[in-house]
Amino acid sequence: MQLSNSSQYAIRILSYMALEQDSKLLNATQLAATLQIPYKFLTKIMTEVVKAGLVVSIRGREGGYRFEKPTSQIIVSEILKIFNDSIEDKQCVLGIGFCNGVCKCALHDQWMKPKLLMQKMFEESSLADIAGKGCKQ
Amino acid sequence: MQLSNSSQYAIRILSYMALEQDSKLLNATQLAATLQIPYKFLTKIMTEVVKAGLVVSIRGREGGYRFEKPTSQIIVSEILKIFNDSIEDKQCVLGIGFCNGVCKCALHDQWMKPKLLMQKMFEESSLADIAGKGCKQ
DNA sequence: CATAAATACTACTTAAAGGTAGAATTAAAT
DNA sequence: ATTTAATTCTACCTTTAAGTAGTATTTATG
Repeated sequence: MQLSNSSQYAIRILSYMALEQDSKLLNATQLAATLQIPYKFLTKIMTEVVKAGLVVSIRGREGGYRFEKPTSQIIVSEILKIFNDSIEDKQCVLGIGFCNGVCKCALHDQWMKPKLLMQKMFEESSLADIAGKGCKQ
Repeated sequence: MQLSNSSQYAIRILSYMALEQDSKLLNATQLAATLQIPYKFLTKIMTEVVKAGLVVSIRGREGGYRFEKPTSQIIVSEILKIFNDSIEDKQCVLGIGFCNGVCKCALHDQWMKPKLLMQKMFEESSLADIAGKGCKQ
């Protein structure tokens, strides 16, 4: 499954933003302090999120980040894709054991069942779905 | 979940050994060739597996590796522990969101269910269980 | 004993992820 | 216009996993 730190941080940041935001801008300094993420690393992550079009950034004084489309339309798996944490791969636990293109490794079925559940979770959860479910940061 | 290459290789090696072995020794050269694992890396991994007591090694000419206890008594999770791929952690997808010691992160329940299935799989599968289920290498 | 074939040990190299630093750019406010 | 507070860009540093190299040690066999 292999979620990178960047992906995890991005999910935290965006789900927090989805919870807080009333179309007001949230800036990197506040986000970093609130979420306990190193400021410089957060800005690096957010720059990629902006490039991917999930949020827009307003530069300059009084700037920050904001969603432009409803958070119900932002799916968690889109966030993972930004950081190449691809979820769709069919690879199995041992990464081997292909017979005629079909994995037959020893643990295949038992491994793939929970893995597919995780994939489903990421592909069917929007930011709106998950915002507010956790602790207030 | 984070299975390291070493863990994956170790599972492959040991499940292959469980399948092949009639109390005969299997040596690193053969194993590396058969399983397509770099020889030097395989010996490094096997040295740790030996230290952990899962197999015994016979040094010198005609040496090799061999199980001493039945493969039904070697559990997959023991292999993972050798390489610090701990499976028991209660950590959730976002690695945060503890309220009174209980994780309440946004994706907690949906994440933990498949994760627990994977943990169960590793803790309840022995080498005997999985040997022979995959393709012949 | 000498040799050959095996594992074990120590140290190094490489590649990728995680994270940091500093300067450049932007734009509101005064 | 200047200042200030924000994002963005480029480049670097650090840590860890993955893999390699070479030598030492062990032991059956002739």
